[in-house]
Amino acid sequence: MPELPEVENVRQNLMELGLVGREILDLQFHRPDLRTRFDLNWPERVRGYRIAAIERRAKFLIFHSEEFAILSHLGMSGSWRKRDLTQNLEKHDHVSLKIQDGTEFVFNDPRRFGIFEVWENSDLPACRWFRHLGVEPLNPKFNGDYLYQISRGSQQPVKTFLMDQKRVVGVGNIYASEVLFRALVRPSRRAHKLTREECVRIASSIKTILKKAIQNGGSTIRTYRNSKGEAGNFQNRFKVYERDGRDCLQCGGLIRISVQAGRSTYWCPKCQC
DNA sequence: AAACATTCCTGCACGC
DNA sequence: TGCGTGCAGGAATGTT
Repeated sequence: MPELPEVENVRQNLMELGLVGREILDLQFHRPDLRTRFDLNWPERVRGYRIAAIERRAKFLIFHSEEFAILSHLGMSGSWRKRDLTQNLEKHDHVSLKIQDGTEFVFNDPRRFGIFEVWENSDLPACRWFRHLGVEPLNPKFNGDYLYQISRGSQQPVKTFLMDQKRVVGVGNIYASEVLFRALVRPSRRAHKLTREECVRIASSIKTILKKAIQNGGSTIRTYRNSKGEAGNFQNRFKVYERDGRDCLQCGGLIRISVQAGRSTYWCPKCQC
């Protein structure tokens, strides 16, 4: 998916495209479910309310209203776009959110790993998706000392550890490899054996890389598009991701690929100790 | 045609 | 033995 930088870009797009401040005229489903079932009472619940703000929490988008929140997760292949009603629906368009200005926002998701749900504001803090989430990586609270503390006692390889949303949110498979290369830490290192200095490098690399990726419109590996239909640019700045067999841009050695917890990891054996 | 940007759940191994 | 914990693997699915 869409990791944190891509979701953050979509959030900004949706604001620019005028979703905030508009009254919801209707909500329509074009199939019964995504990862979870749609509740057919939702359309009636949301009609007539105004979207007051759009927030990103981890890789979730939250459309806030006075009484409830609409949660959307892009999964591996989800996207939002604005559609004017003269255009036809497309394949894999699953949800339509009609708004005041006579257009609608459409959620499209070929692989259907995405989520679309409506939650009462009061239920939100305890909701299953948020209950176990770790700290936001761009929050000042997340730093090297914090990472050092939470990594004590975890035998997980550091790459798997960073991708665990219970520890720190938003870092997925692409950025985990890029972060560890920048921090000069080997992805297979056990979390509890990281030194404080390494944790400082990792935490600061997470912040730097996520911010740069946000600025560059996120990364498009194959399918990601923002809500204006544009691809990201950060894939052009990758140092290791999908660069296995090619020269390390730093030392000239060979970038390697391995598999951790079923996911591809890219790294430089010479630079990363 | 194997791999895939995500997350949740299951089941195994281990320790008390 | 039984429980809790931590971790790896599999599943959900369509596309290339």
